[in-house]
Amino acid sequence: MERLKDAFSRALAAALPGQDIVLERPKAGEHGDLAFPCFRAAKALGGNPAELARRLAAELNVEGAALVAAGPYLNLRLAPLDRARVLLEAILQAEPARPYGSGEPHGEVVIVEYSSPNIAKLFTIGHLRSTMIGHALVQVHRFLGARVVRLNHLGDWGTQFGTLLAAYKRWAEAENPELSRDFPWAEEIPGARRSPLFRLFQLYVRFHAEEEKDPAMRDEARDWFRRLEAGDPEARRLWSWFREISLREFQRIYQRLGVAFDSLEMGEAFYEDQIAATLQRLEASGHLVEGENGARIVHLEDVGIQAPCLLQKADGTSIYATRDIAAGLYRQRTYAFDRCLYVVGGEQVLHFQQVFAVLEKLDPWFKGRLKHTPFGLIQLPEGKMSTRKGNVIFLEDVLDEAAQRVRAVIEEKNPELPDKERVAEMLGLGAVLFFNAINDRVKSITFTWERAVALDGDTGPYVQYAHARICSVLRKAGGDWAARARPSTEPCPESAGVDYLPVEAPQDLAGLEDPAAQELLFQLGGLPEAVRSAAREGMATALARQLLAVARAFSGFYTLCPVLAAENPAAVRESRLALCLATARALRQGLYLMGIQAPEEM
RNA sequence: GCAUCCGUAGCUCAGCUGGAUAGAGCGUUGGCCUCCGGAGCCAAAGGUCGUGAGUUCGAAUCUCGCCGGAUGCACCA
Repeated sequence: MERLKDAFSRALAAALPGQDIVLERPKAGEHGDLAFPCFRAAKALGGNPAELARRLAAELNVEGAALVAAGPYLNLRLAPLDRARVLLEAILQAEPARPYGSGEPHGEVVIVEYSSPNIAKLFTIGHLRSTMIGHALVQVHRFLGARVVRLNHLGDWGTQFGTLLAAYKRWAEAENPELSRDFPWAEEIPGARRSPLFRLFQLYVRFHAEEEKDPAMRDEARDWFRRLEAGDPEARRLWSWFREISLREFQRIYQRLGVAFDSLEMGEAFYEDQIAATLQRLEASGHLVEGENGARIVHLEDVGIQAPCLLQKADGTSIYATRDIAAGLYRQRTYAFDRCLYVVGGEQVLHFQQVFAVLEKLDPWFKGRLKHTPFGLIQLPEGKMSTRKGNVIFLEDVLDEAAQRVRAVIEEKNPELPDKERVAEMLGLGAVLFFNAINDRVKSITFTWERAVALDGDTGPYVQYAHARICSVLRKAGGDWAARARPSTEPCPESAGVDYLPVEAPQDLAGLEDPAAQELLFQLGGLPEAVRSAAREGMATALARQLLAVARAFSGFYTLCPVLAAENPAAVRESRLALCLATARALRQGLYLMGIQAPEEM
C-alpha cells in the first residue's frame, strides 16, 4: 500500500508540477483505496476540479491499480483481488519485529508521564484516565518506533503530605499507631476496601473536614511539610512508611491493569534534593523575583501568561511547580528527550503553561518538546466526585462489577467455557478500558454504571467477541490455523508489537471478491492511519473506533461469507481463512496497544 | 471579570490540519438461530451540526460576536 501511495504521488507530482499533493483515504470503500481531491490544484491551474480529475484519470498510469475520476476526486482503486493481496501480505507476512501498521524504529526519546496518583488516596476511576491514556500513548509511540520512558510522577511530596503527618499525629498515633484497624470515628465509605491505605485516607478526609471549622489547622499541616522538607527525622520516617503503604496498593492495581513503569521511584520526592539547585539556577538567570510576603515568583506576562509562577512559598518551602521544573531539568540531563508528554487533567492547563514557560526561559532547548496532554474529569450524575463527601467511585469496584456482569453473561451463554474467571476479568477490563478510550479525552465523562461496564454495542467486548469468533472458526478449520492466530512469543515490550510468525498469503484469493470481504479489507486498511492518529492526537479514540469498524465489518463478512461450508472450493476456504487470520491478528494487536487482551474463547 | 475547553439524532458520542450523501452505539419499531458462537446480523424512524455574522468555489470543521455549560486564575496537587 505504501508503494502504491508513492507511485500515485509521484505520478501526480509529475503531472502537476509545483502543486501540493495531499492524498486522502476515501470515507467509503467503494470510492477506492486512495483519493486525490482536485479542488486546490484545479483552482491554481484555473480549471474545474471535475475536469481535472477526468483529465488526470485519462493521462496518468499507476501500475497495478485503476485511476477513476469521481466528480472532483481522482481515486486510485485496486481490483478486489489485488486489494486482498496487498492487505493480506501486509498483515500476514509482516516480520515479527515489524507488525502491520508499525513504524520504523527512529530512536526519538519520548517521555510519557502518567498515572501519578497521590499518596494516601485511593485509586478512583478518576485515576484511570491518566493511567490508561498514558499507557496507550506509551504503546502507540513504541509501536511507531520511538524509545519511550514511562514515568509515574507520584504525588509523594508537598503540603498534602503535611496534612497527613498532622492528621496522624493528632489522631492515629495514640489511637491506632499501626493503622491496623478501623478508627472508631471514621465514617464508612461504601465499597472501599479495608486496608492501611484506606485508614490513611480516612485520616486525610477527617483532617480536611475539621480544617473547615478550624482554619488554623492548615498552618499545622504546612508546618509539618516544612519539617519534612527540612529533614526532620520523625517526619521522614512517617513519610517513607506512608509512601510504602500507598505503593503496595498501587502496585496491585497496576498489575491488574497490566500497566508498568520504568521506575516508581521518580515521584515528586525524587526531585527534592534538586530543588535548591533549581532555585539557584532561576535566581542566577535573573528570572526569580520576590513576590508577596517574601514568596518567590517568576513573572510571565512577557510570554502572555498573566499569572506569575510561584516557586517558593513565604515559609521557604517548595511547591509543585518547583518540583515540576526540577523534574524537567533532570529529564533533560538524564534522557535528552525529544518529547515529554504530561498526561494530567485539564484543570492543570495553566500550571503547565507556567512550568513550560519557566523552563523555556531557562533554556530554549525546551521549546516544542514539552506537551501537556490534558483530559476531562469524570463526573457523577449528581456532580463532581468529592473525596470529602465520600461520593467517589473506586476503580477496583468498577473492575469487579464489570467482571461480575461478564461472569453472569458467561453463565447464561457459554457455561461450559473453561477458565471463566480469567476470561471474565479480560472482558471486564476490556469493557472498562475501551469505554475509557473511545471518547475524546478532553471532554468530561459522566460516570454511570450502565455505560462504564456496558457489554453490547460499541464496546471492548464487541471487538473481543469478533476475535473470539474468528478463533473459533480457525479451530474448526483444523490444521495449524488456530495456532497461527496465537502470538509466537510474549509481546515485545520495546516495540509494543504482538509477535506472529509470518504466514504466506494464499495464491488464489477467489473467496474474497464478495463486497463483505472487500469492506473488511478496506477497514483493515484503515488501521495504520488510526494508530498514527492516536499518537498525533494523544488519545486512542481513533484506534478504538477503527477496531470497532473492523469488528463490525468482520461480523458482516461472517454472516454473508461462509468460510467452512462444505460446498466451498478449497481456494475459497483457504483465502477466507487467511482473511480471518489477518483480522484476528490485527484485532489482537490493536487491542494490545490499548492495554486490552483478546481471549480466544468467551 | 479574565483565560482555556466544550455545545452534532430522544440519550451517549464520532467526524474538526475546510472538501464526495453528517456517522456509530444505546433506546424505539420491524425482520433474522435446519447453516462456522444471536455478547451477533439486516432494515426503518430520528439531525435548522447552540446562535448570528464573516472568510471561501465550498464551513459541523477556520475567524469574530452572542447564548448555555465545565475548568482555571500564586503560597494545594
